[in-house]
Amino acid sequence: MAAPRGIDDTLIALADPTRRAILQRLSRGEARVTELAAPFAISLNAVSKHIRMLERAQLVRRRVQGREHVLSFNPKPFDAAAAWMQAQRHAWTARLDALDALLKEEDRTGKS
Amino acid sequence: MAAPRGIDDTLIALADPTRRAILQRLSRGEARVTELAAPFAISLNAVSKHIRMLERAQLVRRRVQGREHVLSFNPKPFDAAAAWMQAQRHAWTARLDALDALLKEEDRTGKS
DNA sequence: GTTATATTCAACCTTATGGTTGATTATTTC
DNA sequence: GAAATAATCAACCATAAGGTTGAATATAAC
Repeated sequence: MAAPRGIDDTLIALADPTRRAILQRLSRGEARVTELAAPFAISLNAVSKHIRMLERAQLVRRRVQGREHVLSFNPKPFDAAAAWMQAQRHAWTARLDALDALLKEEDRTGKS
Repeated sequence: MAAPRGIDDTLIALADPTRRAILQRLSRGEARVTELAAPFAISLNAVSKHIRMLERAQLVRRRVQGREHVLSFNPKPFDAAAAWMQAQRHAWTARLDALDALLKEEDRTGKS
């Protein structure tokens, strides 16, 4: 139930459409920085910074090959965040349902 | 598969331990601002700001009752974000597994 | 060896976060 | 009505995000 270590970085990394698109691309296989930047209207430098944030969250790994940097997707932190959210969703929904039932019961039995 | 509208705000709101703790508290039932602020070492004003961000993400609803503001948890955006992550997790993991299999197959058949 | 390519570094700008303190507003309570 | 309480507003500060342009670095290609 405790939030996974590093979930702040993971969620911040995912909270940006450019970075989500980069991950989407990387889920189809490795890519170099220039390839990743191609679809976007922003500068290469901006993409480079996004990649650095994804690396900080360990969602992306870098392999330097000569002058090229090859990026790949690491799903571990993503899975951990997804699992935490799923668990939380169940726990919180259960509590809200219980509260709901309690209120309805009090209403039925005429308690104030 | 498309990311739900407002997911940026949802994930940003969730990417802070104080705000996660506030939601945790609210999952146990409504509370006023002062009550929510009590467990934290930060100022009431800081908590007020966190609540505003949770409201912006529509994770929290406010009901003004005289001088008291009663906050409640709205699970909808949370559920939407959790569902998106779950779907993405499956899609991306499937792709990575397929890539893996492909690489192994190429290796087995001796292709370069 | 000179030129082109891939990428980062450095500096800068604007806006947002997360926090503070002090003042203001609105409501209770006495 | 005066005093206490609940909460926001306003101004400020430091740091980070997201973007830019221009310079530096390292490798590849000719």
